[in-house]
Amino acid sequence: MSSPTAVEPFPAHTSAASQIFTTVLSQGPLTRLEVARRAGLSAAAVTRAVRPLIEDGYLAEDADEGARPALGRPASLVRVNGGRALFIGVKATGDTIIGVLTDLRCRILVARHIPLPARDPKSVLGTAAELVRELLIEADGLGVRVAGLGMAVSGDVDRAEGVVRYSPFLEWRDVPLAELAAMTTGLPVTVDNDVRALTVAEQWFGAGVGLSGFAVVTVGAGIGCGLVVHGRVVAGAHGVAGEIGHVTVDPAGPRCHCGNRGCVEAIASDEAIVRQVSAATGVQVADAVEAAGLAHDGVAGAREVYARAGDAIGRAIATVANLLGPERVIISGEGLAAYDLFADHIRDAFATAAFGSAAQCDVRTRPLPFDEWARGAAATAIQSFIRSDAN
Amino acid sequence: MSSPTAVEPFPAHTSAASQIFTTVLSQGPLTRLEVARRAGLSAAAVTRAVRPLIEDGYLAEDADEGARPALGRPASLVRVNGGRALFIGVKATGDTIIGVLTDLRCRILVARHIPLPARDPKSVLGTAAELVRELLIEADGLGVRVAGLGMAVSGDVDRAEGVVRYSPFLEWRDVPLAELAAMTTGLPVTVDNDVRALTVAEQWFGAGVGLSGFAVVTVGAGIGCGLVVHGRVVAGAHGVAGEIGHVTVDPAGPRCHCGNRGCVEAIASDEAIVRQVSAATGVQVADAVEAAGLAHDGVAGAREVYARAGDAIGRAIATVANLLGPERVIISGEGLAAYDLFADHIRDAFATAAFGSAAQCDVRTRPLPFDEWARGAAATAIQSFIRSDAN
DNA sequence: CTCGTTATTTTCCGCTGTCAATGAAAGAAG
DNA sequence: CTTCTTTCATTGACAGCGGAAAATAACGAG
Repeated sequence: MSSPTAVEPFPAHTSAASQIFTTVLSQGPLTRLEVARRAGLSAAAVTRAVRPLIEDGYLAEDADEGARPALGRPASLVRVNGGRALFIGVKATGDTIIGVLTDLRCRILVARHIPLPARDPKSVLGTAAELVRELLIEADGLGVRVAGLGMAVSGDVDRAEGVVRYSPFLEWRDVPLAELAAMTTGLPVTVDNDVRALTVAEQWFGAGVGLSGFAVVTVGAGIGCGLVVHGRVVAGAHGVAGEIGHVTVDPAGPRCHCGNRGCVEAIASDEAIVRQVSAATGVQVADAVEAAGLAHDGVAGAREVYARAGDAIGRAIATVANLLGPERVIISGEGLAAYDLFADHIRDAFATAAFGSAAQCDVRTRPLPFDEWARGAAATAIQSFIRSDAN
Repeated sequence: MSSPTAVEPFPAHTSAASQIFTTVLSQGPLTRLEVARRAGLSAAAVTRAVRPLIEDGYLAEDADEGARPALGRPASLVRVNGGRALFIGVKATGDTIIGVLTDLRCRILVARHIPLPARDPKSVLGTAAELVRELLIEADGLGVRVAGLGMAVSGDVDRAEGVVRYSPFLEWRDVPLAELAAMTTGLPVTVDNDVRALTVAEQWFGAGVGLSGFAVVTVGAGIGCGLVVHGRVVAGAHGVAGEIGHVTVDPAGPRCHCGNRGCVEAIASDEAIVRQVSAATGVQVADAVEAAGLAHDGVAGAREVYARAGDAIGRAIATVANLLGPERVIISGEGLAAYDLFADHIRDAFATAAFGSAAQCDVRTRPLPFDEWARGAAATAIQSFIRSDAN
C-alpha cells in the first residue's frame, strides 16, 4: 500500500484498538463486554479503545432494544459507523472492469462496469482510473471521503509490494500496480490476488466470520481457492497458493492448458464444460449459459458433463478438507448459475472422498454476483486502512 | 498437558522471553544482536530476557571464536544449555514402543525399544510406563531432572486436551492419554499426533528451522503429512489434518481400505507395494524389504511398482505445493530405505504436476531412523515446557 | 595511549492492559 | 417511593514490557 497524499489515517491508537474495531466490524453490533470476551481483553480495555473511536466517528452506540435481560443495567451496543469512510474496489476481468463504491462496512453503494479496450497495463490503468473518477464523484455527492482503493487481479500478486508478478490472463509481468494507481488516483492503493480478496471479504463480512480456518472455492471461468488457516489468509512462498484448479482428479482425463491431464479446471471450468458439452451432444454451444440450457433441457450428454464436473469439484474440495481440516468450505463463483446441475454430485463426491472426520466439514454455497469480486477488492482496502500491518 | 507434581516450570518471565529462547534453541548459537534481529525485538529486550535465563542455567554464553570481525567489540554467542533439562519421547507403533531420552536441545541420549504385548490402552500404557521408568533411571544417572514426557500416537489426537480421539491403528477411542500417563509417571505429559510431532521436531530442530511454511511427508507403513503454515503446525477443525494419504491420484487405481480408489496410500504405502510387487512378479514377498530387494535386483515388474508409487507421491506433494505454496517439502519415513527406487519418479511427477511458481518449492529428503518418531514426541514435550500456550 | 568501531548494557520513559473499586441503569421487593 | 440486587460500564492506580538513546565494554589500528 502506498499513500501519496496525506490522507488522515485510521486512529488505531493501540494494537488492541484495531483488534477491537475489527471484532465490531465483522461480528456486528456487540456490547462492550461481548467485544471484550471475543477479543480476549478486559472490559476496561474495550471501554478505553472504544471512546476515541466513537469520538472520531468510526463507531457509534445504540441502546440494545432487542434482548433486554430481566435484570441489571441494560447493555448498549457498539457498532461500526459505515458512513464514516468510503472505499473503492476494482476488479479487472478479461473484457470489463468492475468497480464498486462501498462504505466502511463493505456494503456496496454504487457499482459500475466499463468495457475494457485492451489488456496492457496502460489501457487497464486508464480505464480503471476513469472508473475510479466516476465513483469519486459519487462519493463527493455523499460528502464522504474515499479512504482507500483496492484492486484485485488474477494471478501471482505480491500484496505487500503492490506488484503484479505475473498474470497469465492479462499477460502482465512485474507491474507495480499499486504505485501506478496511487499516482493516477491519489488514493492509498492495495493490490491483491482476486481470489484472496474475495476470501478477505468472506472472512470479515461473509460466511467466514469468526472462523480460524476455512476455504473459498470459486467455480467459473477458472477454479480458484482461497484459504484461511490460523485466522490468516494463506499467501504461499512464491505468491502462488490455492491453486486448486490444477489438482489432478483423473490422470486419464482431458488435457489441461497447464500441460497435465485431468485437472479440475480441465473438467469443470466454464470453458471445459462448453467444450465437453459440445463434444458430447454434437451441438456447438457458445458459452456456459447455453451449455447449462442444454443440461436443463434434460439432454443426457450435457447432464453427464455437469455430473463429471461436480464430481471433480467435490473431490478437489475433499482434498483441501483432508489436508487442512477447515471448519467450512464456501463454494461460490459465476458457475453457480448452473449450480443445481452439479450440487448433488459435489456433495456425493465430497462425502466419498473426505476421510474420517474431515467429512464433518460444513460445505455450503453462496451465490456470487459479479460485483462481489470488486467488493473483495474493497475489503482488502478496508483491511489495509484499519491496520497497516494487514496480513 | 497436565502436571501432577509441582515441577519447577520454565521461567518464561515474558512472552518475548520464550520467543527469544525459542530463537536461540532452533537457530543455534547466536549473538544477542542477531537474536534481536531474528526475533524482531530490540537489543535491549534481548539482553534483559537473556540474563535471567543464563542465571537459571537455561542459556550459556561463549566467546565467538569463529568469525571475529576486524573491528569493534567482539560478540559473544548465546546458546542453549542442553544439559539443563531432559525430556522423554515415546511413540507406539503396532508392535513396539520406542522411547528416547533427549536433552533440552532434543539430542537423543538414550533410545530404547520394548515389544508391545497388546494394543489396548492399558497394555500400551503399562509398557510405556515401564519404558519411561528405565529412561528415568538413565536420567538419574546423569543427575538431571526430566522435565516432560511427550507421547506420539497416530490418528486423531487432541493435543490441547491430551486425548486420543480415535486411533484406527491402535483401535482406541477417546482415551485421555495425557491424564493417564501423568498419573502413572508423575511427569507433565504432552500428547500429539505422530506426524505432527515429527513436524514440530523438523520445525524446531530440523530442516524446517526458520521457515514459516513447509510440509513434512512421511512414506512408510502409511503416507502422512505434517503442515506448517504461518509458522504454526496445522491442526484442523476436527483433529484431522495432513491426510495426504487419501488424496486421490488415480480414480481407476487400486481400492484403498478407506473405500475409495487410487489413494496415494493404496499405491505407495509399504503394504500396497508388497501387494503390488507380489502381484506383478508372481513372487510372494513378505515385506517391504523383500519387495525393494526384487526391485534392486532389476526385476521389471517390481521396478514398475516403485515407479508408480513415486509418481503418486510426487503428484500428492505437488497438490500440497499448489494449494499452500510451502517454502520446502521434506520427504521422510521408513520407506526411504528404498528411496533410490522412487526418487526420480517423485521428482518428475512433482515437476510435472506443480503449477507455476509452486514448482520452485524446495523438495528434499531426509533419512528417518525409527527413533526419530520418538524424538518428535520429545520435541512436543520441549515445546510444551517452554511455553504452555504452545500451538 | 587515543580513536574508531561494534556489541552490550543501562537508564529512563511511555504505553498498554489488568485489577479492583466505583458509578450507572434498570427491575424487584418491601 | 425507597432500597436491593444485578449487570454493564468506567475510572484510577499500577505494574510490566519493550523501545530509544546514552553509556559502557572490548577490541584493533594508529
